Parts: sequence; structure tokens; C-alpha cells
Amino acid sequence: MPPRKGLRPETRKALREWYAENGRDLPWRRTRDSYPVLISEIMLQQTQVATGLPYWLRWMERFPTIESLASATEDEVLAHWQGLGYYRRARNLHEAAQKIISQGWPKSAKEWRQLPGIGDYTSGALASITLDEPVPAVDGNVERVFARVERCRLTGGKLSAEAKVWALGLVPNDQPGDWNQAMMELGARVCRPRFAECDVCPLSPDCQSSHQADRHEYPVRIKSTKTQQVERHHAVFVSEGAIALARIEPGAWWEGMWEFPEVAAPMGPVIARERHQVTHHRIVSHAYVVSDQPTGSRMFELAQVAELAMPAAQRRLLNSVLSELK
DNA sequence: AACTCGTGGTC
DNA sequence: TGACCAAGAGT
Repeated sequence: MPPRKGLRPETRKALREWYAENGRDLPWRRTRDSYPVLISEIMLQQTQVATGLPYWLRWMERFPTIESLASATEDEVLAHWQGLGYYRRARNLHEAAQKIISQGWPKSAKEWRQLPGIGDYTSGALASITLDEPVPAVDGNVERVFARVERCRLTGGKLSAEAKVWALGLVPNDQPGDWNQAMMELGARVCRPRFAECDVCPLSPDCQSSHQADRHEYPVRIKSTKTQQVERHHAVFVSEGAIALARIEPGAWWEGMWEFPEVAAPMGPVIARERHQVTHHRIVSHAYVVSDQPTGSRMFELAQVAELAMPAAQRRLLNSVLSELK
């Protein structure tokens, strides 16, 4: 492994100036208040910011403080997370909130790291932003910037480990949170996955891939698994303005949430159909009207259904079913 | 270390 | 359409 050249002081200064001009308009990132930063860090992981923002706004209305989150039930938490995906994150966040209530707010990255759902990235982001601790926050953006700047061809955990060493050597004592956010914003806006705009990049003078034709080949991609097709069938039973739903069993996708009762095989004409994707599975869900209440299901008034946690595809299926039955 | 989790957008 | 991607963590 060749030694890292790192970034010269004038280049680091250029990045901070770039961020001061271009990166400060994220409304949820301007506070040192731990709670909103915690929510945004957890909620927006693996989610497009534009998608996540409305969720964040609604969340902060429903759970404005760490106390309100800690005292909510898990069903309430899931109901307000629904549609975002990665529901385990919501459960971990809920558990973390309860630990924070009993133990107090973490006082270092190491303490943040102990909480469920808080890994290397999130602990670094939270400690640098809310505590001014000079620790790096290495997400996919920073890994990509690192891979291009240093022309590193590692993948997976090895790339991640190298990027963390690199980032640790760069993070300043002065405003480390802004530095980390600058690195991430640079990756999101300039050193983008499919195109690196080297012309406007403040790191360009010290980047080994700058303006090179192969710069988009970093980081090296791992070939993905082929997607499988999955067919699912669901019973629609409506009676006296109520509809039958079943709680999803432990171990299944979306465990603990609610969906139309699943049946093994088609049951007559399809009245609604939705498709969606989970990892490398493409799922097509079909809905059929049945005349008896499926075993294991519960009846809900439509007003109640609005407050249940349902997978996004089941929520869409419900809307199609309701418009079909009108 | 590879695999898994959810979803919506992009090209 | 379909593969790829996005402020990762847990197993």
C-alpha cells in the first residue's frame, strides 16, 4: 500500500471555503441540539435526502423530544416511520432513546458507539457535530472521495478501513463537524458516483484522479447478485366498513407491521396488484376479494388503518383496493 | 466477509 | 425495463 499523500493545508482550507459557500443550506443540520441531529442521522441513512425530509418534519412534530420518543410504544414509532424502509433502524432508535433517558446523553464518540443502531459513521457524525470531538464521519460519500483522491482500488470493509484512517488524519480540532459535513457534501454534490466535476472541486489540486478519464471507476464496484422474482397473494376481506389485516410474523420481511393476510395461491380475479423490490427480490403482490375472514386476521376501521404501520407496498395495495371497491 | 434490510429516484 | 444508487449497521 503506497503512503497516502493526504491533503495540503491550502487544499483543506479550500474545502472549508467551498462548504461555507455551498453546503450550509440543509435546514436540519444547523443545530447543536443533539436530538434533531440524532434523528436526521439515523433517519436519512441509505435514503435520499429529498425523500427523507418530509419524514423528518413529521417525526419532529410527533416526537419533538427524546423523552417523547422514549415513552412512545414501538407500534407508534413504527407507524411514524412507515414508508421509509429499514424498520430495524426505527426499533434501534427507540431503544437508544430509552437508554439515553436512563443514562444521559453520550459525551463522546465512544459512548455514542455503544448505543444500538449507532455505528462508526453515526457515532463520528454525532460526536463531531454535537460535541466538537475531532473524529471522522466516513460514509459512502467520503469513501468514494477517498478512493478517487488516493486511487485506492480496495472494496468493502478494506476500503472502509483505509478511508477511516485517511479521514482521521484530516479531521481538524477546529469545527470538526463542519469538516465532516463538508467532506460528505463534496461527495454528494461534486465527486458524485457517476460523474466527478473536477473543474469545480476544491480537492482537485491534491487528487490523483482529477480530470482523469478513469476517475469514475473508483471506488471499484462489486458485481451484484441477480434479482429473483417473488409472487405473493393477499386476501381482501371487507365487512361493515372494516377491513381484515394480519400482523407480520417474526422472521419475515417487515416483521411486526400489518399487511393483508397472505394466502398461498391465487383466489379468483385480481382486484389490485403492486410491485416493489427488497434487496435482490422483485416482489409482485396480488389482492383477491374473499368472503370469509382469514384466520389470524383482525378487523380494523379505515380510520384506524391510517395509524397502523404498513410496508409501503401494502399501503399502496390498500389504496388501490379501496379505489377498486368504491 | 458477505449478506440482509426498504424505498424511491435516476439513467 | 432493470441495474444501480443513496448521510450504514447488524449478523
